[in-house]
Amino acid sequence: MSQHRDLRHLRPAVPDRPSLDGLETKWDQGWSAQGTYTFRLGTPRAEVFSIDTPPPTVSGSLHVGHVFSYTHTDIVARFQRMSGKEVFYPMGWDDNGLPTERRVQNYYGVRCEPSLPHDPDFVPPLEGGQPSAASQDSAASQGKAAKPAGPVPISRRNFVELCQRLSAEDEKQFEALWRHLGLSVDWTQTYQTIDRHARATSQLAFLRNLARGEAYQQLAPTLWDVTFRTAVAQAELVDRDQPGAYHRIGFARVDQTADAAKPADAAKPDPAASPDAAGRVYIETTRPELLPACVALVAHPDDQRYQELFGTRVRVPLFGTEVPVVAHPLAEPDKGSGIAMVCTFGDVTDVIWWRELHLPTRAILGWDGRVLPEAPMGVDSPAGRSAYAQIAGLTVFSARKRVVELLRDSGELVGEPQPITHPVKFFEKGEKPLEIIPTRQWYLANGGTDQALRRRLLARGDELTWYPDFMRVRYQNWVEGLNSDWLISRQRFFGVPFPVWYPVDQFGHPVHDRPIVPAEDQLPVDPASDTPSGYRPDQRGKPGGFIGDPDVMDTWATSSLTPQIATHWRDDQALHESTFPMDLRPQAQDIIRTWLFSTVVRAELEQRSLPFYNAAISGFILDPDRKKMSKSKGNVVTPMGLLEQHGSDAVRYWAASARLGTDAAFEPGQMKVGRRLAIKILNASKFVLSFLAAGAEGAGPLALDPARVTDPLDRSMLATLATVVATATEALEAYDHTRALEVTETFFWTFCDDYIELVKARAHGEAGPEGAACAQTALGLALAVLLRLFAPFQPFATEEVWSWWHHQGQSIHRQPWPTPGELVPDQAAAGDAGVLAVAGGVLSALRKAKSEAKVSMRAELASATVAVPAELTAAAVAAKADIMAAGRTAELVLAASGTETIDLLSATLSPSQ
RNA sequence: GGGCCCAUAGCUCAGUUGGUCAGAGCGCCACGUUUACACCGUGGAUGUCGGGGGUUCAAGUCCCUCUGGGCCCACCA
Repeated sequence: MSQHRDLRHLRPAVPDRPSLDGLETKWDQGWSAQGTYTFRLGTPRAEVFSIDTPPPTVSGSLHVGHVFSYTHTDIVARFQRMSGKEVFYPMGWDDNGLPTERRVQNYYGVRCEPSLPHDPDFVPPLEGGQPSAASQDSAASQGKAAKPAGPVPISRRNFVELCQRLSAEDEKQFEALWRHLGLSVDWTQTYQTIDRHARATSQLAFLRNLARGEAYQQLAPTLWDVTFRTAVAQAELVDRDQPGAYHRIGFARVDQTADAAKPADAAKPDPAASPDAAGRVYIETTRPELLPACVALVAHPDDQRYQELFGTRVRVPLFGTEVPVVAHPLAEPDKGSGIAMVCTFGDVTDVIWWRELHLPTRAILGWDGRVLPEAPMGVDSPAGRSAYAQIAGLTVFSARKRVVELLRDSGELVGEPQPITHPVKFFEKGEKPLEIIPTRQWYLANGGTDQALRRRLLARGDELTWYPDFMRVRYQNWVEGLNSDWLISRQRFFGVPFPVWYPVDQFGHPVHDRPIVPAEDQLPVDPASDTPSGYRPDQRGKPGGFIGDPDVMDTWATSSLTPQIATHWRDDQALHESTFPMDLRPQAQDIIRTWLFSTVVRAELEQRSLPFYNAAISGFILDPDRKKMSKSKGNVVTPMGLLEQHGSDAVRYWAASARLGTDAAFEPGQMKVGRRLAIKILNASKFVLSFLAAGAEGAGPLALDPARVTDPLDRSMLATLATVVATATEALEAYDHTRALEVTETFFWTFCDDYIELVKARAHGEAGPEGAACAQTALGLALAVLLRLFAPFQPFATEEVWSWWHHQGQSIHRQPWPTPGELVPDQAAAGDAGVLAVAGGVLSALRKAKSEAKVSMRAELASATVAVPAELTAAAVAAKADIMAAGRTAELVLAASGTETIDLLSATLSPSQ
């Protein structure tokens, strides 16, 4: 060590032409090497700030919206770190679930066929979606996959291997982007939602839920996506407007008594009335193909038209089923004919009627969305069975067409179908309307059925601090609107399996109500390949043996545990206790109902606490048409391309200019401004450091003494900056990064345009050594503070400058956050904050004189008279020498005026001009 | 049907509890070879603060209403 006492030769020189180029790579490597952002294990909870980073879905590509919102979080992280907190800032990758499966199918040209055996030498037919895919852009390659021979069926294990292989590739690219953007993530704290630790955590939480009765199985009507052949949860529903048609169909009354029937039968059908004189009822339906699944007709109990019919039976056209006419308040008298057909199941209302009116089940759709081969109970007549045979095996679409033809032939269709557009429920990732199919599924209590739990969850929503606060309402609305528990099982492949087996009875059937669970220390398990204790592998599927639960968990069932996963609730008690509940959950507004809510549910059930104290909700990015920028549309700009084009600090500046919860326009103009700011920081710093190199050799940025600053203008500048520090700090503490940036930036431009110009001559020594030392110290103090104020926003430019200055190699991002006291140690002797403003105003007046005379700013003025508000003249006089030097004015008269503005009264150019 | 957010200069946006609040930046115009910076600097112009009511001594700022955007929720046969 001692042989390097003179470190000057190691000191990075201030470059002649500072540049932003290459700073991202340089400092990413520097920070990695120094472990600048590595979390120090063992820090007490009170000194930690922990962040529940959203794990991005690696199967998609990152877009500008991600860059936007992750920057917001990084600003918080950097501010907290500099404020003395040890920041726990992990990064997860959401590689679990359907999006990855779908991407793998397209990328490699395969599909999962669970019945196939594993092929250890399998080579996928495609790579990147096409054998010759030129584009690296995953979004572009999606959607036009594997035309040639169709996807190749492969085993579940092969499929999962491909999922993991592709995810790993994506994760590398994502990490590269985040590093380039300058996220101060601790890259030693990463996880994947499909990795061993996340699976074990998911399974452990589930087993605890099961033991406490919060998780349960139920055979029930389930919202079902026929394309993906899986159940979906309420939170994953979206309504989409679809074309459809009302079909008016007549139901004849079943003869009950001979005397009542006779005259009625004589009456002619009258489709205009319902019921008509013969007691025929006309319903309108958009789903005629569900006629064989009809179990009742329902009308409002107060509907006078149907009073006579309640309790009677009618016959379903074509299929001959006899169904009752029943009353229920959900039926709407003014909708259609006021009477509806109840099917098992056409929509969610059918489920309510079915449940509350104790109607029978007549399911006709299978998991693939096709009409089941066997007619349901009740379709017993030869004619009915014959009609059914004509639609068995058809898709819903084809069956509808066929039924309409049959109805038309039989004369039971009244008029022609009336086309309409109506909202239909879809799985948010699906392409076909959802069906409702009775299946056995796992549910988790979420307050949908348990009112006491719902109240607790609402209380947690109140307890949580929201930025901005109005986002709380979205949570409340969602929780208040829940009408069922959370369906967490999915009939998919790439996910966390349920850690459950079932005994197989003597007839070969699984006994679902006696699940076999593993011990907690065995997790994670895969019941499809692992054998429960007490059984032998060869007993799988055999009578008297066991069988694994075939399903995997909903991806939200894992990502709802990100706080528990990231803080290692399961396997590192010390880390968990020093980071949980976490301080911050940053996320997008559209997943409050899913991710945020489900995370609150899991922590409430497991820890009886909030999972995090603060939620910061970022808005969307809007494209120039004011529409949400989505992958399908706005993705012509890739995030990495943006960062390379403008520079990361510039893009961060744009992101930082938008407040939390507010949608922001994609605006390259703002990025150019941000780039200009970063360059300005480099250049202004170069100027300031040119004095300190000579005058304060060896002194670091924090070694300057404000007590040495005596000049009124200098003191005024420092006092003004002190208020900026106070304001920026307060704003950042309140998650208002926009305001912090704004006040800092505004001051910085004044600092550059006015202060630096005013003191330039003096700093060069033109007013003597004392004045020079004073100005130089003030410049240095201001720069040391400004750099730190900018550091969370512009981590690269500020770090670069810091390295020129502070040659011990300490990162600016571990420096203490600036305080007003560094600039104004003694409040009583604080400078007059007005001097800088007035001096700047007078200087502007002199510049205006030159601008109007169309001469260079360097031109000399022989004399000038400037009117200054009387109460400010003293302040102006205090800076008069600096003003004259900066304005190159030989004779300056400061005239006290009664006005409130600073005005140029007269100016005379020097004769030599 | 219910709820939330938004509407301020050509563009993107600030305007905290009603009283220098009519602002900033970009863009635009003019000028300037200025040793921190031409990825620059200096100066300048720009608005019935969506419409209409109301409260008040005073309203972008509070209340009502209308219009136009965006988003979320809902049991739309």
